[in-house]
Amino acid sequence: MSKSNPALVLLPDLPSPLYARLTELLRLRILDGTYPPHGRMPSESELCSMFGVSRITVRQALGDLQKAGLIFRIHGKGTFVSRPKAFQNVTALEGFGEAMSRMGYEIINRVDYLRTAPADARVAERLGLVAGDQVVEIRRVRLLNREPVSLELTWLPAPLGERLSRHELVTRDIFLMLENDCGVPLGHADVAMDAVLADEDLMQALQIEEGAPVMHIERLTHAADGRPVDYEHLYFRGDAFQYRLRIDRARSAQRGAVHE
Amino acid sequence: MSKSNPALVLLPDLPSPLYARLTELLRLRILDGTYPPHGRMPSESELCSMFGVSRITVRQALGDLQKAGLIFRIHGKGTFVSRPKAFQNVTALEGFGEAMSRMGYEIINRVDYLRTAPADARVAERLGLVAGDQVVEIRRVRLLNREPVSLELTWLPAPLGERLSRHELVTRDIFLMLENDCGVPLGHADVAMDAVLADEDLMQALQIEEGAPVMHIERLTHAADGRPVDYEHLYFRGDAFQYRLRIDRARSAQRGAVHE
DNA sequence: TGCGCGGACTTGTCATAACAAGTTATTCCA
DNA sequence: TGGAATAACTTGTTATGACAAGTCCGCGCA
Repeated sequence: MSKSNPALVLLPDLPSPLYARLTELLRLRILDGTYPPHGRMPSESELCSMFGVSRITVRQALGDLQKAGLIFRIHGKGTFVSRPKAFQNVTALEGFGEAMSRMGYEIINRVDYLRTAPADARVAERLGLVAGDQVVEIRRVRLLNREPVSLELTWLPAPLGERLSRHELVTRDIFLMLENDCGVPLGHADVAMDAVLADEDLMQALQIEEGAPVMHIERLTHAADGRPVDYEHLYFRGDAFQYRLRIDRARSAQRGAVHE
Repeated sequence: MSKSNPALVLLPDLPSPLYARLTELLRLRILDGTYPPHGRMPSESELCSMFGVSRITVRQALGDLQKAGLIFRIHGKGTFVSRPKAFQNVTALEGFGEAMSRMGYEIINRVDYLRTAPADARVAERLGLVAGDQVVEIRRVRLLNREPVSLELTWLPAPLGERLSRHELVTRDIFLMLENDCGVPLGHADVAMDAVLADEDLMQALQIEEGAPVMHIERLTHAADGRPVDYEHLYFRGDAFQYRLRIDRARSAQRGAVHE
């Protein structure tokens, strides 16, 4: 060993365990494209000599990256970078950004518009308003690694929606803004999902082929007191996204909510 | 210490890796109450000498149990059995038939096959088996008003699956059969969904155009004791189905099995 | 030409060893 | 008696070494 290797520094400022620093370094290289999706990572023994650490350390770092879903390993072949198949856990009602940042991905939102307009019949009905009442409409495209992942259309009652700033919308989840900035604790959401084909608009927004499969999610989020506060239509690229949840079998009460 | 230990056998019939056998043995002891909830497990070095294995093996087994949520570790203190989770139930885990019959629809299942075969790697992994273990494979097409709605591929461990009768599968949910006929209370399910395009097989099974959008759901259902019992791939016609849920925002989600 | 068998890779498993770091209880000194 | 040092635990990190098992490619034999 005794490499005198330049890369050996491994973010020396951190006092944290060696494998954690290696994990971070590799995560960065994956996210910045040094190790591209579906590409092969250096083998374990290569990483050992690259960074002057033992194989057990390399394996712990790789194990963490695997748990996080960034890489997968094939016995006898090698270690490979996963295609960024973002997944969102629905069980804990959370926003897209919340879910992604937990994985170490950085999300940017392109805000196409943020405007106040009269509600149409469907939106009014969902939000418990009268058609024609003012609502705030938001259209955002969410980018993961500079690639569009989802198109999100959001409607909020005007008094609430007008407290959201366009600037904040670029980086933050509406969920977090509602809870932290507006003081609206969230309660539950009703969610419906189906698969649709991309139309002209989706095709352009998500940069996919016309006719590509898209997962459509309609979500009506309620405040803790039961008032509907956030009505959304989300369109996720089918090839880049998975929705994950954990469902507990209802033993007792409250089994509604499925298939109304 | 050394050997000559009776417990050293560690389920010797299994050829599987040592740490996996140790994991299973410890899991059983936790479930049967040998190590009660909140109780302290033997220390790592005690486990080493108990079973005559190295600490690296013990740690790998404990790590797996920790990932599964059965234990938690406190640096400097020891390893403890998690309290059995307090479900704060989110959505009803129910079968397709259950859901539909509540809506007043009648469901018929066409059973394409029901057979016993060796598990491939993925199925084995999900069900906690070894590749090559016998599993029961079921392929059904569910018909609503004589129109195909979904294609369902199901795998169950052979001892369990062989207790399902082909005749019953035509009208009843596997969920109900497991609970009522096999005495296997169900716990939770992990679910992942995405949108895909129909391939040749799906096209024929669901009588749709090639390239039509299909919602793909992968569901791994666990018994109440946590053992995986039912692994499924469900393909729903995008134009005929919606999956609906109600999600509650988790306030005090269980991060690491708590220790108030 | 085709097929099988090695050899050279890869990741997976396991042992031994050592030290770091957190927790707890005891001991010893002021 | 009060409090700090300490010993004796615990889990966490890391190195070295070895062999097993899966994959792939090419060589040689039929």
